[in-house]
Amino acid sequence: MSLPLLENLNPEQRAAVTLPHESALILAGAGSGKTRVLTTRMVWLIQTSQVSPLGVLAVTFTNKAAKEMLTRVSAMLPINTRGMWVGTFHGLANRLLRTHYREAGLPQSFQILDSQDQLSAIKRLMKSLNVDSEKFEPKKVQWFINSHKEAGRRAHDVEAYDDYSTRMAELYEAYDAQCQREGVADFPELLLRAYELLYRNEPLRQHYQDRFRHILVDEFQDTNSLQYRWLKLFAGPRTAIFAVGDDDQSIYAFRGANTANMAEFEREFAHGNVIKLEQNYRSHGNILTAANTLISQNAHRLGKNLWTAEGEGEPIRIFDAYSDQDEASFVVDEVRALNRDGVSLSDMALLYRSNAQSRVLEHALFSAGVPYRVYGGLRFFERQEVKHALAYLRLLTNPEDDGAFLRVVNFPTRGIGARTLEQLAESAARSGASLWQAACTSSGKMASFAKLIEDIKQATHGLSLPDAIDHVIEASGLADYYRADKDGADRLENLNELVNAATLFAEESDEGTLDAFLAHAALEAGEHQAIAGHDALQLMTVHAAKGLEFHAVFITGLEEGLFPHEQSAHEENGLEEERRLMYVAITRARRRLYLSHAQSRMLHGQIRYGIPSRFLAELPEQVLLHLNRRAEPALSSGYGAPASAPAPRPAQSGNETGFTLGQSVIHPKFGTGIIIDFEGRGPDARVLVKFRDAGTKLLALAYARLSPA
DNA sequence: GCGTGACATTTTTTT
DNA sequence: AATGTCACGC
Repeated sequence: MSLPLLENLNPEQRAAVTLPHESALILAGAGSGKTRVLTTRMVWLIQTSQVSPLGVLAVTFTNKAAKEMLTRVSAMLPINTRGMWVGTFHGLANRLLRTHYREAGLPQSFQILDSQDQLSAIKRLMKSLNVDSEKFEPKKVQWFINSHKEAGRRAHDVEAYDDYSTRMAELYEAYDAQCQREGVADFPELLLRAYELLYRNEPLRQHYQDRFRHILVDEFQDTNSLQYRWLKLFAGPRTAIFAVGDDDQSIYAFRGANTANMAEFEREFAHGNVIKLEQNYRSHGNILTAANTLISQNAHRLGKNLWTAEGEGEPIRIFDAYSDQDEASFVVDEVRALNRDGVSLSDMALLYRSNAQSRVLEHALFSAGVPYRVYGGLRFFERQEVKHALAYLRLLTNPEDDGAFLRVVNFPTRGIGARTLEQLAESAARSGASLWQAACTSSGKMASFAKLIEDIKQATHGLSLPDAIDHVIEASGLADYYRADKDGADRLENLNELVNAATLFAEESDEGTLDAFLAHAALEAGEHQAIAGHDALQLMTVHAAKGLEFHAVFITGLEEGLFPHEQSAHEENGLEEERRLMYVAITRARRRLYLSHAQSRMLHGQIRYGIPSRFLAELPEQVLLHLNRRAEPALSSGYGAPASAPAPRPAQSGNETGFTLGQSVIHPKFGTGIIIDFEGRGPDARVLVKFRDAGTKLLALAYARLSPA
């Protein structure tokens, strides 16, 4: 069996690709050729006629990964990939529900709510039910609903144990009723609906189970409980599931990803049929040593150790900065030096834990004239002007959509205010009709709005998708509104871009319908920042860096409370997730890795003093190079640890409190503890102390009787 | 209906 | 610091 396809694969990769028709778990470490194995497996199955292209179901986590897979497959195989079921969980669920909308109990042109839309739907519902949004925060309600849906529970399945949860469950029920009435579905609803559809409809289930002989899952560690159950439902007795994942790279537990799925899958399906891909083709030895050492301190692992055939390479450079600005200028200098040595800017990444950290870095880069690109922030289809335009379109195709109605009824302003809308809502509720229906039988300004929409509907009938959208933008008054606005130029351009996006969509997809385009807009929010442009340094959060690789990587802000994030201390296994995050960050680097931390940092408008992240201490000293290991900072106060003291180091000096970070203290009431942070100055100075028994407390130094231990 | 100022809030992110 | 949310007054 010497297919050219299988050349250049290592033995483990080859074994994974050519596995017989049975379920298996592939533990694929960072940089071990995961995507390659997945796509080659798919091609191999088809090429050796073990399955037809339509008998394969391949699920990924992001649209990008799905696209990548299709591109690679069609590069290896001369087949039309269009009819193949390759996509994200949500994309495939959408496909299933569109095909069987009647059986699923949905209108043909049901609309998809993104998280924003969902939140405003919840707020609207709570308002109509007169629920106190102080007592029940809409965000929490959203979280409640989504996490139950993601666990496969409907409102009546929720076990309420007190008044609060009873009320939450009632809201969940009412929310679902509202969505049903309006013909809309939120993200988790897509999955749950699709799941219920197959669960209840045996012929349909049989059909799909017979059809899909092979299911391939990417990033399996990121699946939540519902997604796993979804896979199990699609898998018939003769279906093999090929799941690829890396438990060490699970960084989405905070949104429901369940790593336990991997162990469960091994038990339920793979039966010990596990292949580990541990050879790393990306990084030099020292970088892998650091990553391996760090991650080995996590208790809950399936176990895996990366190795490389490459040499040790360079040591990992540690920089100890006085301040965030000092850190930024260090990065600027190093980036320039590397660039001079021939490393292109786009092959370097500047990573941070949270988006707020980018500003100081951007400022320094900008001043120094280093081109950079920031990933993150608002995405194309999430921009307000685009959402407005989409809401008009939604209303055209689904008049029951009250959310869309409310979004545009008075934008641009047409003199329809809260009072008028209240009356409309009342009359709609009385007759059990949608706001749109009620508006059609109104008079005055509301009637002219109804007429406007009706006219647009007439005028766009028969137009191509981009022409229709263009018409909507003009006729709705959106274009005029932004033309009149002095800051509206960008927004106008984005509306133009929306028409372009529609043109592209109509060309690429097989069905250029408005419904399909709206689903596309909801499911694929678009690039974070479209301009691919010139050679530029890449700035992004560690989360956003997953799956990418760079010649040189800077990981900044390695301070306690920032990375690991302080929030993680309050979550179950939060620290382990942070450590995995750090692991992901380290393994992005091919050749050179910089780790930096700052002793002081501007955070939320205040200067905060931080101590170096524990993750730095968890790295093996022999692979590190301290660029500026200083003698202890000059301690003007005369307090603090002796100069030779190892960690915890006093991370700041002379802050007039008489205490240092990491110092042990005694409080008459709370007992012994350690100072972990300072806040404020002078008479307002406060310290954050982590007590051995009494938890963490913020104490005002002027009052607390704190003494050194 | 709309603009203004007070007020809180502040992880990570996809779909 | 920066941004969003909300109540209030015109």
